Amino acid sequence: MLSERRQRVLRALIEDYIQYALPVGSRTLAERHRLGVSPATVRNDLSVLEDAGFIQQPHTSAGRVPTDAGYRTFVDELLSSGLAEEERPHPSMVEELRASASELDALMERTSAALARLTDCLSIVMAPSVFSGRIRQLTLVSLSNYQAIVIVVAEDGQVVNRTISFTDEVTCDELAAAQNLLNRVLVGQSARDVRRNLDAGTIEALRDPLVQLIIDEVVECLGESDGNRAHSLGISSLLRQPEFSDSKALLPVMEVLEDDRVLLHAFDDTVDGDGPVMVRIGHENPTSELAGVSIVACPYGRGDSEGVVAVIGPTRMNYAGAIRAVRAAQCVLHDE
Amino acid sequence: MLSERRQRVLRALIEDYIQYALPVGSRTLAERHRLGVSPATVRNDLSVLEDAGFIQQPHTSAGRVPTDAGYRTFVDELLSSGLAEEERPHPSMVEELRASASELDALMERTSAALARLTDCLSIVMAPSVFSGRIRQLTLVSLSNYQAIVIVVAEDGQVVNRTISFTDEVTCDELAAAQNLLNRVLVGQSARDVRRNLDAGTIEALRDPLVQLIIDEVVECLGESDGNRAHSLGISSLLRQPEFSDSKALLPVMEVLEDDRVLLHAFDDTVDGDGPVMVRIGHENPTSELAGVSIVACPYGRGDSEGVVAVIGPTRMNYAGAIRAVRAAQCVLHDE
DNA sequence: CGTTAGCACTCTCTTGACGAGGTTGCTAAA
DNA sequence: TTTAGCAACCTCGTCAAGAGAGTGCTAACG
Repeated sequence: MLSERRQRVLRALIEDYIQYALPVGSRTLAERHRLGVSPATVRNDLSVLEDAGFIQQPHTSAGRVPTDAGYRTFVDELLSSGLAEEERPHPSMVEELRASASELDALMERTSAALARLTDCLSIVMAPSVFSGRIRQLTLVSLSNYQAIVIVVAEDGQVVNRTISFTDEVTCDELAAAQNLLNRVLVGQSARDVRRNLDAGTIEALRDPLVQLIIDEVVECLGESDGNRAHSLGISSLLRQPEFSDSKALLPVMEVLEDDRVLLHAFDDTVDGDGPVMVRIGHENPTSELAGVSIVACPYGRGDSEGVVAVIGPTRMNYAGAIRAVRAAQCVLHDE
Repeated sequence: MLSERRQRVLRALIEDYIQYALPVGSRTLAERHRLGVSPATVRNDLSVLEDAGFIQQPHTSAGRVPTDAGYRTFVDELLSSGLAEEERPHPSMVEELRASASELDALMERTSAALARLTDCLSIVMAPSVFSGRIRQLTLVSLSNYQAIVIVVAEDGQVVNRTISFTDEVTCDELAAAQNLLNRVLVGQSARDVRRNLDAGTIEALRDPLVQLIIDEVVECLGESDGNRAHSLGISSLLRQPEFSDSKALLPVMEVLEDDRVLLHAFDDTVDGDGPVMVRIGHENPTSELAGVSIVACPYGRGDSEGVVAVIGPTRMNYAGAIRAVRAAQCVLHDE
């Protein structure tokens, strides 16, 4: 266990490094943070902290830099100190978003922009899962005798749609009948429910092949749409960070982010965590491409249809600010 | 006017530079491109080409590099040589997209991915303007007595929606009545028509404040949605290009791209061009932030609701490949 | 007149040397 | 346990020298 002073030294070093992005030496530390001891003493402490794996030297005769483990203790301290409980959104953020439309997409977009600006990180806002939300209404719109659009409105107001092609001719009347039937059968259920019932064979309407086709499309479309509805902003914020001044450092991150499949599952365990805010630091990330960045994420929304709001930045990110900002975004999006 | 050989020299230099991204010297040029003359001769030609402004030296004793003007003649030659007329999409591209869903969004997404991969550039696919497309159907869905969603299906199958808040209570019956009325009045018109009629005061239904509110929202929402429906992929492709190995070079570009307002107008004059494919090279771009990149863009779709497909890359991009790829994307999206 | 060979010149890039600056680890003393 | 002092170490900047690449010029050639 670390002594009180050594914890202070570690915290001071991390705060300094977060601010200046330069290795921190013993003298700087003693002077800038009023530790009340001499640089020599700090040196001894730094040596201990290095042995313990919390910090490291880029090379002999450079100052120290935090390791992932160092950030971890720092963040754990932040989280347990009650920072995460402050429900108050960042004032300027609320200000900015209050002008926002009631539109979910617009709100997500604005929230994402605000997050990116406030944290100087990349932000991601994923819409609540439509798959687990209840269906409020279903509308069929004929495009031709062989094509129609099915529009699903979820309980929370999200709208998803999909074009369906028929192999046989389908009249408007048939379509209208199908719409009525489908609304009777599906409204109030989530796509997850529907699929379960489908598997169990408890939906009698299925005798009609047209209805069956549409239900299949609805379920598939609601499942797919989860990944599509993400807003992301702040690549330019990342580019401004010194750790990404060489774009080789950013390449693996962008490759992951541009691959929807990965993004979709990057936050799968967000909800599983015990605390509401999840922080993954460097190598704690599941994929090696993200080993150089940290992710601060938390779910939002109520019930079983939860969205995710997250920021991604260098491991040297301002964790306190990021956690506060993400919590604030959570509030903003929740109250929507 | 340049002699035949000097044009060949210029073309060879540009092709070489596009391939290797290194300044090209006279010896390399003479050897690699079988010009049939000695390096000394090539040197004379290079000197002339430099005086004419087509190429430049990064410094004395380096090879030459094309200027924007050099690329321009190169591209003009490409365009006039009939390359742009080849309507055949890139075979592998068609292959990739054939597996695609009939969904417009999905198709745009896949097309964008294919473009980015084929050209090693950033690709942007913007949806056809819903604002100028005709309205096929309008649906109102009540969320509560004070909120409803209006869903507009356009003639071409695009779906846009928006949440409306009422100051006074609105019953489901009132909503249904409004929906019927609105469908009678609006179907077959474009949002542009509607706004024109609105200004002219020729819509009698407007006596009803509820209907008026909804129409306003519909027009505004269709206008706004133009900018929102863009798919963009390939930042990682750009990061791999040597000109962006220093991320300072990419920063201004990303700032422009993350600012929707700019993106929205970047292609305003696409349609005005005489040829179907527009190529803007370096400083030809309207904003100085884009002075370091080239844009190859062309419209797609028919009638007055046109989308835009474009790729953005370093001025040293493979123009021939990019033009072919963009044309192919145009076909794919048009035939949808 | 266009083309070619030869040659001096210029510039960048790499390498190695060197000193300045900053940080550490160790030792010994308080 | 803390502190001061000191030698050692490493990076970074500058500087100089040499290699390499490419040019421009001049003179010769067909």
